[in-house]
Amino acid sequence: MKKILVWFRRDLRLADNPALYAAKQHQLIPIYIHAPEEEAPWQPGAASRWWLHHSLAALAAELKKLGSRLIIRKGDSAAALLKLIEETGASTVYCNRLYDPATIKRDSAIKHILAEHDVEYKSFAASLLFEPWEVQTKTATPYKVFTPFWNTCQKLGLPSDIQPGIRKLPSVSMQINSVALDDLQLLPKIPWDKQFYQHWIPGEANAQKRLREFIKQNLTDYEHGRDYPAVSSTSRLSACLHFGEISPRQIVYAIEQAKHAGASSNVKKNAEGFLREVVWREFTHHILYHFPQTIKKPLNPHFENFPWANKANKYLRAWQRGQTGYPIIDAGMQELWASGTMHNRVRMIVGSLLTKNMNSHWLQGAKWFWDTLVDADLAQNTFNWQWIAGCGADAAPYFRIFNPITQSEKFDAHGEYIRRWLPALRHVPAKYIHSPWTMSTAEQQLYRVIIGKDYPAPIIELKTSREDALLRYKKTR
DNA sequence: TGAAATGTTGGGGCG
DNA sequence: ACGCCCCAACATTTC
Repeated sequence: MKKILVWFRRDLRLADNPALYAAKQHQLIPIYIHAPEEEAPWQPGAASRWWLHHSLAALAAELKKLGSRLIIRKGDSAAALLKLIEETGASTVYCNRLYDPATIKRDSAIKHILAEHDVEYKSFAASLLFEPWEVQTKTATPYKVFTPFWNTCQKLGLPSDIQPGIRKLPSVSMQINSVALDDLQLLPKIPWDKQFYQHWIPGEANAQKRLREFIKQNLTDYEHGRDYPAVSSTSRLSACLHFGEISPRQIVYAIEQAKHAGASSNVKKNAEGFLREVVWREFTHHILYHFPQTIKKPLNPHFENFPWANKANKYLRAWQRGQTGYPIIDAGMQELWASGTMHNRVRMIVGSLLTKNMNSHWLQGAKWFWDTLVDADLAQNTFNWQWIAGCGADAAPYFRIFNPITQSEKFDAHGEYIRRWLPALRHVPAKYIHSPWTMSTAEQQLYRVIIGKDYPAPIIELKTSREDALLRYKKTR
């Protein structure tokens, strides 16, 4: 019987966890090593750390239920592994693969170090449906356009085979020390996270519950409903996926089941639409794996010398704080700040305003999202910011500039989402909610919001900033 | 997973 | 009844 260290990273689940499953017949010791600096410059942001703390707590509790124990260490991963090997006499390390540039580099170094110490290192595929190198064009090159990537994935067949759950695990000797979770200092010192508890319950159990609820309540209206931030029929599983509380295979499995059970063409259509979004996630990992430089530079080389106003953009702070004077923008930024997420439709609107109208470098937006989103994921964040800025793979065409007023009227017609996140506007009727500065002084008094005092006037003019953006983009073509 | 400008059509008011 | 204008509504083109 081998003694195996099962090294948890971003696979914080017990079900359908290949590394854990492969080790379960042996003497296994579940470990987590906290070494955020190894992911620099994209080490987890503040909101992600909040999630990570609670997700680790949940994992530790689940392991305990099965008779095991999570050993937490901190500091250099290689050193921590070697020390654990020395302490426990383990001969093997199992883990599930990560695909971003910093961890690929670290893990391959660790693989060599362990080999030098005669320790077996084995990695498994757990967080994607397809390995990034597995999906290829006919000429064996990576895809850069989504639709053909999607077609190929469908031809390959989205995998939905999942491993059965585990009922019992071997106990872990109390001789092995573990750092206390609190000592990782993942939670904020200033209690800005109070509202987070109303919005999220990190951990595997709740990820599964969320998936069931989504399928039951939202799937049949997904294609239409996902565009409306007030009602939102999105799955809200992105953070769970990022931390591996749920596997994409489990999602495909559950969706296929629903498809067969439902059988109506409506369920089929919406199920396919949702799976398409899951495959978008695959696509962003595919792109990051094959083009790791995109964490710094646009994929599209034409943007090498794009005149971004990247130094001290005068609008950036107002954008971050949700004080641009455009309600749909400010509501989104407020939702982000208060809850650690933002509805997908609104992410596109705020991203368009920042990169196009405000001419901010996409990295400025990427950095802010990185620190504030609970679902911050390097592949997704990088891809999506380059997408909206028009400089990435299969990107939004340069002329696609969202008008925050029009978008607001279309997708939050009654202003329900806006009022939820901007209490200053809660008495403003639908007629003015998308552009409150158009109210007369009397109306501002009537609806109890004085523009310029209780809520800002727009800080940027849409028409001219749009025209300026078009000129800049036209030149770079 | 746009928006704005420009073009076309058709109904109604009106001389 | 007819032509003309206006303009909303829709369609197409352009960025």
